Amino acid sequence: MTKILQRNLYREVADRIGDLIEHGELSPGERISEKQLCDRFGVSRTPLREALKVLATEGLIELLPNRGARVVRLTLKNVKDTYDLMAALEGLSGELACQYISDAEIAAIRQLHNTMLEHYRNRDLMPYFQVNRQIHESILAASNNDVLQEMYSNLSQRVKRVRYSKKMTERYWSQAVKDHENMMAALEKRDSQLLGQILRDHLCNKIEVATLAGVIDTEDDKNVANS
Amino acid sequence: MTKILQRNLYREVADRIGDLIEHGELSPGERISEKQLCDRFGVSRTPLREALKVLATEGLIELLPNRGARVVRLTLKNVKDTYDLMAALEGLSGELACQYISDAEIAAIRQLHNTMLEHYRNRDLMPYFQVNRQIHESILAASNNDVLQEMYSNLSQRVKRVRYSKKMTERYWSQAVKDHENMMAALEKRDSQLLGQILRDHLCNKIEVATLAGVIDTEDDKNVANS
DNA sequence: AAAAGTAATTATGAATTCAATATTCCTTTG
DNA sequence: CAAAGGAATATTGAATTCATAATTACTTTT
Repeated sequence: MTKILQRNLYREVADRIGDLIEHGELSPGERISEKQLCDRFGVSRTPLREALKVLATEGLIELLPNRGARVVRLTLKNVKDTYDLMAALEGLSGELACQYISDAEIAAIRQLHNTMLEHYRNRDLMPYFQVNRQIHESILAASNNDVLQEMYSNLSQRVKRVRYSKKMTERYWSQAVKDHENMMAALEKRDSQLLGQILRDHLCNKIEVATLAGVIDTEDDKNVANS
Repeated sequence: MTKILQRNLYREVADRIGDLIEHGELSPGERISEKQLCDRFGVSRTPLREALKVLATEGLIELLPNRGARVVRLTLKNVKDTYDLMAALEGLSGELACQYISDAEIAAIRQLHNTMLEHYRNRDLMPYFQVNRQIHESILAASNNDVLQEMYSNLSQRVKRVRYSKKMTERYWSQAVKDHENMMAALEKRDSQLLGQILRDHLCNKIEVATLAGVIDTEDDKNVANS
């Protein structure tokens, strides 16, 4: 089964607007001008408006009837809600992975785990994050649940733009590594319940929420008209 | 055929197509003709096509480039994946609800619970299901997590059309009621972990999957062109 | 008659046009 | 001078039109 790869204009446009949002070129709460984006992408309003509708469904922007679209403002609560959800999904992915994962796949994850430990020992933050992500993605993939993966990916997309502000204190970092040690052990024992539990409680998300408390704009509206 | 003349035409159209799918007026795998639906709803292709894009994003239909749209065929695996996910989300809703729910809300759910027991004793299946659903919805609402509720509602939408075939054996039914007794107890103690666990393991979903094993079309394609 | 090729038809993808609603800017009035 | 009112402008919502790809129907050939 090969995935159908869709090369529709509206999808292309939606992805590129998504990128703009992710990289902050479109600010939270900022009104999105159709014409401006049409000029920028060199497309007509039809596919652009389709893209906006899709992005609204995906939760990245919101549409105000007769008043255009704007980038969703991420409140602290919003991000917290999303992370809570992602943690639950990771928990499920762990439970399922234990049921379906092959020895080879476990070995591959063990490999990644060891690499990650190496980065931790060297305090190489970025490589650490990268391998860390790969581990979580591998477990997610091993869950063998397409709907789960789709949903996780959507949630991940929504909060991607705040991930830039990720900071890591030594204390949290060492705890996260300990979590990962336990994860590996549970996975290699294929202890479904345990891995699920660990992943649900895994600090990663909560750290970020804590860190973000000061980062995210809460109430202030500059270019936002209330509805 | 009632002509639609409301604001946010695409949303209206999307909802109505959703209804058609839910009630089986558009069959799984059936190709969706734009013109036909345009005539039916009395709208032009622009809002209709926007609606299709939204429905595709919501997972109810799939778009084949240059070849139109068709209703997603629910495979057994697909439904199972979705239910696994919904169970995880219900678990989370239980955990969160314990943290945020008020005494009054608990009392209201206790009320519903008692009503449900009454329906169970009388073997009134439909009223039972209805109150049952209200209980789960109340807990979900008490979770105080908007993103969670949005996602749950989306998943629920996707599998709504197979719920018609719900059957209940006496054995499963009594077990489901026992689950609910435990749920109530955990909720009244505000035992977050326990309620979460119970809801994740709650039989309801698994029953349906088991029941559905014979109901859902698995492989047979009549009007479906492979890609 | 079956298969292959080609023209005719239909359906989809995208741009444009028309209609409505909102916004801006200017004038008027208290 | 501030607030209110009202054209003028800009923006969005939806229908229509144009372009292109897919499907069907019809030949032609073997």
